[in-house]
Amino acid sequence: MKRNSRLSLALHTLSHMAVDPGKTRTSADIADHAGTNPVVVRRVLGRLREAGLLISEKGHAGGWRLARTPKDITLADVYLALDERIVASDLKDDTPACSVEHALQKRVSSILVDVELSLVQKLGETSISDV
Amino acid sequence: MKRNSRLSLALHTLSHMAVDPGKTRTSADIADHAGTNPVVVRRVLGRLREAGLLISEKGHAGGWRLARTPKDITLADVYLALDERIVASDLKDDTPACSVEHALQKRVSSILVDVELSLVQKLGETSISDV
DNA sequence: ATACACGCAACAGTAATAGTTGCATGATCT
DNA sequence: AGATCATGCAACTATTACTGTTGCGTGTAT
Repeated sequence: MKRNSRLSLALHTLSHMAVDPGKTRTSADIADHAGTNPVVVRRVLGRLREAGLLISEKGHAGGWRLARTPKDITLADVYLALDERIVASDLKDDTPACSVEHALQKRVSSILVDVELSLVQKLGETSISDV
Repeated sequence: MKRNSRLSLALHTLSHMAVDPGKTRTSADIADHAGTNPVVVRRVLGRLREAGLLISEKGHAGGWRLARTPKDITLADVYLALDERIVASDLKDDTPACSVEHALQKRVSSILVDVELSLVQKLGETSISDV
């Protein structure tokens, strides 16, 4: 699997769940289908559970299923749940020793924040049922 | 130094050059000032040179200086020169085995491309002389 | 009681980047 | 010409983040 592919894995899983909601899937099944490891699946889906998008159940007939109807889960929900800021500011918490530098960094940061917001807004316009 | 801080280093250096263009600086000086290594500086600034933003000269009075007036170097120029796609699509070249997944991935990719374009456009509105 | 599935912690493998060293090349100054 | 200074480049190490893996504990249904 590629690097930082949590979003891929999440979308992959959710898109299938959206087709047949209510069905419960095990980490092992999902991992097989996604070509990865059950533990990795739990790590990623665990974040989605914390965000209230998924429900996981232990025990015999346990596994994963959607916590809401597919129509009410947007791409923004997924993106934010994974806490990946694709538009990541490396320079956010710099201590800008020089004032000249400070000004530019602040300008860039502000642009990045804007772009991030617009990204989330656009992602919010699509739900995982839009297939 | 932090990870993937090429943009930081580039902005740092350029912002100082913008204040006093024409002045030639050595990698060693720049590295001292930025708290890093001369070779790292050459690696990063080398990209800016390839993009036509900087000029480097060997020899006794050699070093680095701007290739154009600061007003004509935008943040977008720097960003593109470094070939960093902050809005990086991990899933761009996926082979989506499943059609359901394919649809979602395409949707996300298209949004990311849009956002990337808008980022570059916004960066293009500020030059390194805007301090 | 047993089987099954998640939760969690610890560790190994991998990839990208920063940092470092050494040497070659080219330009300037004496 | 020779010494000096600065970049160019290649190879190596160190660090960091992430994925992949193993083992064990916990909870639930049969």
